[in-house]
Amino acid sequence: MGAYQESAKVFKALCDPKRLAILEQLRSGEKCACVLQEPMELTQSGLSYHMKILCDSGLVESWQEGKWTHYRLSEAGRENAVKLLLTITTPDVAQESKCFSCGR
Amino acid sequence: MGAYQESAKVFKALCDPKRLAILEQLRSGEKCACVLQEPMELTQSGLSYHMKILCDSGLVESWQEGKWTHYRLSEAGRENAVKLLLTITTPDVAQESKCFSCGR
DNA sequence: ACCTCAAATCAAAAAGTTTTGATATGATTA
DNA sequence: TAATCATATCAAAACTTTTTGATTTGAGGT
Repeated sequence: MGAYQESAKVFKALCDPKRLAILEQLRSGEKCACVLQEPMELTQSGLSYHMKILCDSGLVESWQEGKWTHYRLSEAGRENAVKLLLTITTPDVAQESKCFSCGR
Repeated sequence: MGAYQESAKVFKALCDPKRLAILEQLRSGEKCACVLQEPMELTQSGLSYHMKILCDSGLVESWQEGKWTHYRLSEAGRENAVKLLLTITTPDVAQESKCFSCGR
């Protein structure tokens, strides 16, 4: 089940309402942490926790500028996520097989 | 935060290793519950729990035939999920804005 | 009608995730 | 170098999800 853990990581990033709200903010452009935190019901350490998950998923990238951390949506991360989503949800005609219980 | 709950539902379906393993089985074609259960470390009620989540997400559809329930990947569900994923992870040029903390 | 089988539901326990507040780290400023 | 600011890390509490075993429902078969 190990390989699925890795795929699950990308989607785990997407299944928390607060992380979705953070992504929504990043859609309008790069933001630094303090700005992301402000409009949300989130403490500083709470934001940091969620940003780590988003960055680890590859969907968000960050860079440092002095003491600020800036975050933005990653194009590569998005493409990877879409590819993964299509892979795991599209029938694989090559290895089609009958249900051997009911024969369909 | 309510609207995000609904989006989160699709991705929640994808962030459990057992559900990913179930989807993997469905890629090779429609299956009935008893067949899905067999190769996995999953009790009957455990499978039922996960199938409900997958069906509720729209990624999987089911139909009854006598006492068997059959499951298969849903094309509409996949398309909806990809669309949603793209929406939430693609920058929205129309409402671009500067980070008012650092001016970028 | 009764029996059997497949799947769904339920409640409690177990496991996992998120939040919180406190403390640590690392960069800048005085 | 000490003071301050932004962010990260940590451990414990709060909350959520998953697993488990028992029971229920609903469709056939006898």
